[in-house]
Amino acid sequence: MSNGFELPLRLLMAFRVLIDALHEELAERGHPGMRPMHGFVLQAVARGADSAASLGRTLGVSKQAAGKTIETLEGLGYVTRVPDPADSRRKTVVLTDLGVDALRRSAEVFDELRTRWAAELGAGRLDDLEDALRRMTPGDLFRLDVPGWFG
Amino acid sequence: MSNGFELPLRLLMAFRVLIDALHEELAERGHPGMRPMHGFVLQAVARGADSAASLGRTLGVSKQAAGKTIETLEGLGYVTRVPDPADSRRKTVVLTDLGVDALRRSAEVFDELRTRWAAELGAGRLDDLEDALRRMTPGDLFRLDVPGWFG
DNA sequence: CTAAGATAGACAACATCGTTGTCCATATAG
DNA sequence: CTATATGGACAACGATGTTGTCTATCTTAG
Repeated sequence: MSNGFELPLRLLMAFRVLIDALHEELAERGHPGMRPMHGFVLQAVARGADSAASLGRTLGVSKQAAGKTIETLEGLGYVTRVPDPADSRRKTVVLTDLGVDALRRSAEVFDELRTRWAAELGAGRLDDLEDALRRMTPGDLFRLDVPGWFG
Repeated sequence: MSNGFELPLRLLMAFRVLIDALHEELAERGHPGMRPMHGFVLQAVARGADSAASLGRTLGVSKQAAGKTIETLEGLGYVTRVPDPADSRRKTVVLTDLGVDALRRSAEVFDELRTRWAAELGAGRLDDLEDALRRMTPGDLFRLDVPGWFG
């Protein structure tokens, strides 16, 4: 393997390792049906992307795709849609109690996983790793068109 | 944002940053049609996963899915399939000159990108980052069912 | 105030890529 | 030789993305 090829591969694998561990734990803590994407979407909604159109913009997908995702999450009971009194075109996406719980649990598990990594690597080396990644990635974007982007 | 949530997000973003830069460069060096997945598949083929079934096993997808991917890459001119004289069930997947060139260019660009990262972070810190990732990820597996896995 | 344009959301048609199930030809093991 | 395992192809299906179109509603320019 060429030297440069390993870096992206390891980044992807590390991401998968964390996300797989997350969902294994989430399944045992009351959220067996959650997919990797769902957590990201709930995060986006909680951070203000509370309509199909704005969610689409935040995630970098079409509003139709965002709408379908919301529908799925609604079916799973993680969000509901309520009419916006200030703009009757809009339906505001709101996290349900279950949705809030999913986010809380996810944060919980992510913190545990990070602690596990800190124990394995040493806290300083983990901080260095995060610093390095922070330096090499854009500030706040989080595009979520992963399926389409990759394939 | 909770502390632990940032790590997986940065890992994913870093991966995207590298892969997007790769394909921007590849497009300018004679491979405008390549998708992120293609490079991984060509790598797998070059490393010995030279049939639909074995490619499927290597990538962690069904042999049918692997077969479709091979068909796509064949259509793009990156691989051909030749009958295996030793086993008339098999069709060996072989990289074309174009496929070999794509791999060579990819390695080239990845090395350049890694050099860029080393310049930005310092060579030592980049080595540390790779060491840390190597420590936290499994040895050699590389599952490629990203679209289905994520969504 | 009204007319023009922008925006939100729904619906439909389609593409891509994964899945499972089935089938046939061919290898391999008992 | 026969039973089982394997490689590859074909078909049907599901999930998720896309674009295009449509209506309703908001916003802005004149």
